[in-house]
Amino acid sequence: MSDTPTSGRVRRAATLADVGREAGVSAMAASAVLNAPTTSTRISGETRERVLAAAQKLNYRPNQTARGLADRRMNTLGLVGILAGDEPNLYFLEVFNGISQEAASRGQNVTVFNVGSWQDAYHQVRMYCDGRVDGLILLAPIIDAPASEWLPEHAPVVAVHPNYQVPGVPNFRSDDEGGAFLAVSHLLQLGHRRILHVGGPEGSVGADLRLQGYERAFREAGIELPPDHAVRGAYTAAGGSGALEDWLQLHRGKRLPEAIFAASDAIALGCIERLQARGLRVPEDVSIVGFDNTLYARAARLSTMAQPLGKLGRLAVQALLKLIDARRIGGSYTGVEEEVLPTELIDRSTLAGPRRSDLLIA
Amino acid sequence: MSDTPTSGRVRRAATLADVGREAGVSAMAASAVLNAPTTSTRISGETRERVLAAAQKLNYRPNQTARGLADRRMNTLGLVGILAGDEPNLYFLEVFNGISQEAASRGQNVTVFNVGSWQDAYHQVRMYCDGRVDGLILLAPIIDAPASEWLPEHAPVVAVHPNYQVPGVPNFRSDDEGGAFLAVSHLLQLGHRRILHVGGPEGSVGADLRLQGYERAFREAGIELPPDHAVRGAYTAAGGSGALEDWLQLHRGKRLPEAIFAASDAIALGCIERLQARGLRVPEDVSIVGFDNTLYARAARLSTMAQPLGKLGRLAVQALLKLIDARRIGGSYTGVEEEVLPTELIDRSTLAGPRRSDLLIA
DNA sequence: CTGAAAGCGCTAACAT
DNA sequence: ATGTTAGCGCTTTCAG
Repeated sequence: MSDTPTSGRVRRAATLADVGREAGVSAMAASAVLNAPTTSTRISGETRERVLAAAQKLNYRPNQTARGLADRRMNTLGLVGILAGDEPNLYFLEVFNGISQEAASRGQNVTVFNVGSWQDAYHQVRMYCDGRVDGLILLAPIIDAPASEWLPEHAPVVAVHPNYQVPGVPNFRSDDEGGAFLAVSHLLQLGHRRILHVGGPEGSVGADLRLQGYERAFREAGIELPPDHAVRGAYTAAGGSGALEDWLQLHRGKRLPEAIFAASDAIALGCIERLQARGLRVPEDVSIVGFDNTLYARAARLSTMAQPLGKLGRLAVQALLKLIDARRIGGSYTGVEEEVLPTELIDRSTLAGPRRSDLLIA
Repeated sequence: MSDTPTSGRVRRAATLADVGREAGVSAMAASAVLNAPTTSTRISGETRERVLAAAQKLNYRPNQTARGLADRRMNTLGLVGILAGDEPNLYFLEVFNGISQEAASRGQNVTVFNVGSWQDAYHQVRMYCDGRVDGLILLAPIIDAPASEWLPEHAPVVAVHPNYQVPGVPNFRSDDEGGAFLAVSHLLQLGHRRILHVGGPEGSVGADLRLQGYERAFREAGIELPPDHAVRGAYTAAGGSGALEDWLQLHRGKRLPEAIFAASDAIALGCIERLQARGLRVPEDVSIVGFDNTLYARAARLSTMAQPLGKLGRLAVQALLKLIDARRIGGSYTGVEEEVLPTELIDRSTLAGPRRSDLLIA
């Protein structure tokens, strides 16, 4: 009571030893009562009372760091991803949401390692598995074969929407190709033919797959691909807006596409903004379908391919936890290599049939 | 090389002792070279080489948990908040984004403690400051006076948009009252008089302040408040939609409000969806202004009061770090008690003048 | 039922 | 310049 610092809220935390001393027992007796299930040796009711009282009085809180050191388990999962580049990333939010809820329900916490870019992530990732997390979830990583060398070998890793299937890293993704196929087939069915694909970045397999799905839809419908049918850019509104504008500039004077299949909701939003800036209406002049079904899509009343983002996160956590537990008992469990979830078209208000008359690009 | 487990990716991590053994020096010699800046004692070039080579060969990674135990610093910040209730929370995303970036730029990580509700958060929060984080950021906590009892006393805490000013917990928020005042003044200036406020939940000071700002705008304009001018609900689209519908049911047959001031973008979005479901147009029939300027607002082209969400996060990190550093050197620095940031009207496309003729509530 | 001892991996202080 | 010792707070044998 003698040293009450000015701030009033900063004091050394009580340790098990402190509690033991206060209760007149050993530190480990205290440990025993404060962790009933773990320790086999049982404590008498009387001692137990005293320890509990002491702990209460001293406001004892177990130190997870020490505990973690001792039993090599922090009950913390690491999430590596690009939280936000230029724009806050809704995709991240939704997967993270699933991850966080599943983790919480299993008594795990998640620490977020917000990498700047995947280019140099490996510098950072090797440092992350350093005992403070029990395993890693890679979120939409852009990695390649050499990754298996820099990924930590002493902690399990799983990936959501990885760019490359690293051996030994279970991965969870949705059916990009199939989703794109469905979306474009729907557009085709609506009567559209000049369908522009505003895609995701080069080097992203997800983006590649969506483009492939687009092309297969035409193929299977027996319809010829429109010339110069795809542009690619970042998975952002700015990326979509820029890519579309470039394409329009390039095709000035030609006929306006009747529909756009965007590789993400953010891209779709950028396209809508760009079209509206040019005085064009969606969907009267141009139909648009996005991908992801993030909050973006709901807010913009955007028709889009839904992928089960939260579920992907939950599955990743479940798989990672299995891996962690297996490792603890010395097993060599590797889990599934890959799981791909289906997508589904959510039709809101950016889909319509083609115009009677063609519009020219201004 | 004898024991290559099936999974191939799971092995015990090399320790400093291992590295030392490999290099033929003591563990702490190894420590010395692997942490150049910290240790004063310098190592000869020859030994240094050997240690480095050994570390490389063994793929050594420092164990942060052990390090943290030893010097009582984990370089990770804890973020406590409700990541998502029924709907993913864009407010959270944007503040988190700022927090994460600022933290990363200062070599800190952040672990997210996703509480279910603030009602029982205190059970969890007391466990969080357990050595694995150096301090806590409370995000939009609903707390009250007793909080100072359950908040950790041995780790600094700061809050963003707290519901209550806990002594010793610096807090960062935006000017809710002023922002609401500005928004409603603007509506008034546009000529609207029957302005409905669809507010945030009871028990949230932020929501209270926004209501107060609304009322002050009328007062200062010398205009009488419309009867039954406010409803309150959750800070979500569903909350806004429900609250508005209830109000409309209650006032069936009376004149439709000319404008709505929503306490958040999500609420505004819910209102828009509800109005459109009733065949009403925004802003031709009803003007709407939201609050927050999250991605929601951009996607929905919603006019809204912007608050500097990312900046609030960054400020919180800076303040928390100062507190942590001060505590380390035994200081009793408490920092600012409160900092409130200004808001700003972003006019997109949901604001117009009042209709010529009144509409009745169906 | 309870205490003593050792160790998790690292760092800091003190010897050499 | 390098090694030794001790200890961070907790857990887990192993004795008593």
